[in-house]
Amino acid sequence: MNIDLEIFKACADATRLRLLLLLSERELCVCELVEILQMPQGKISRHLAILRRAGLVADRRDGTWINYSLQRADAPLTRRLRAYLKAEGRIGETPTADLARLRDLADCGEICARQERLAKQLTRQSTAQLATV
Amino acid sequence: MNIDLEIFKACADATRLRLLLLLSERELCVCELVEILQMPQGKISRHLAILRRAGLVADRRDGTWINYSLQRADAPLTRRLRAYLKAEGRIGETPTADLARLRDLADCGEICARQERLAKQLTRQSTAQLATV
DNA sequence: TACGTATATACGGCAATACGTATTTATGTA
DNA sequence: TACATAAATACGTATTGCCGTATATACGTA
Repeated sequence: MNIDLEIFKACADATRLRLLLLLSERELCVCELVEILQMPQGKISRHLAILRRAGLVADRRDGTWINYSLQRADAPLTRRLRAYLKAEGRIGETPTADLARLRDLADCGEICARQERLAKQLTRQSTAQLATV
Repeated sequence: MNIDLEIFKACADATRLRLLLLLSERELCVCELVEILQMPQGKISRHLAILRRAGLVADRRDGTWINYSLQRADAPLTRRLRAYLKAEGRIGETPTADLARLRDLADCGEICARQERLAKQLTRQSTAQLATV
């Protein structure tokens, strides 16, 4: 199948467009996307796999977490898609609400898994530092 | 449904991408597209209807013929799509073959309905002119 | 009005896809 | 090792979408 066709197919779904927009903001792990979109984890993972196979997103493991981000330096159409996401992708009701949720998540350490993780890492680091002192 | 989602869905099909590419070259009537893509007329019309509902193409009636062309001055995503078609859309085996067929059609008056029609129009005009002389 | 040509659309079958649910896999920690 | 968390995947079902075929519609012409 044509590579561009696969990209268009990957974009032809409401959930996947929402995922792409969120990832155009910054790298996010699966559980954060689950939290923002309020959807079952399996569903999110399935859609992320489709985006990954189309070359639109990349995954990076960090312990038990897997972080997803927009794939860089790829097909011309992928670059055009990124430009669209940045420029007009956030226009509309759903994108606005999703981005608001993303910001709420960042502001609320108790709900945000990423914050918890960062906090843990920092605790570990300071513990280690204390031990070396 | 989101307008952008409808556009992506419209592009998520091999036949419709081929139609869009051909129409990015110039205005074409249904029977010319049928001739180039070698597909049943009903199938072509169905796909054109989907593209039209998504706001990607416009139709213009000219007698019994209906000419399709890329829709102008529309949603931002539509403009980006047009830029893509012009820039990278014609890369690849299928697009190249389709454009070649389009050119063959233009060169061969006996096969090309458009040529026949234009010929008829010219004949009528000259007949009318002769009558007025 | 009758007929021919060009195009659009309705209908049923079939394949692709999305979904909910449950399970499996991978990693970190006690 | 046992357990907990995060993520991926398998399975059956429901929905969507494409297709071939046939038919309907619109227009031009005799």
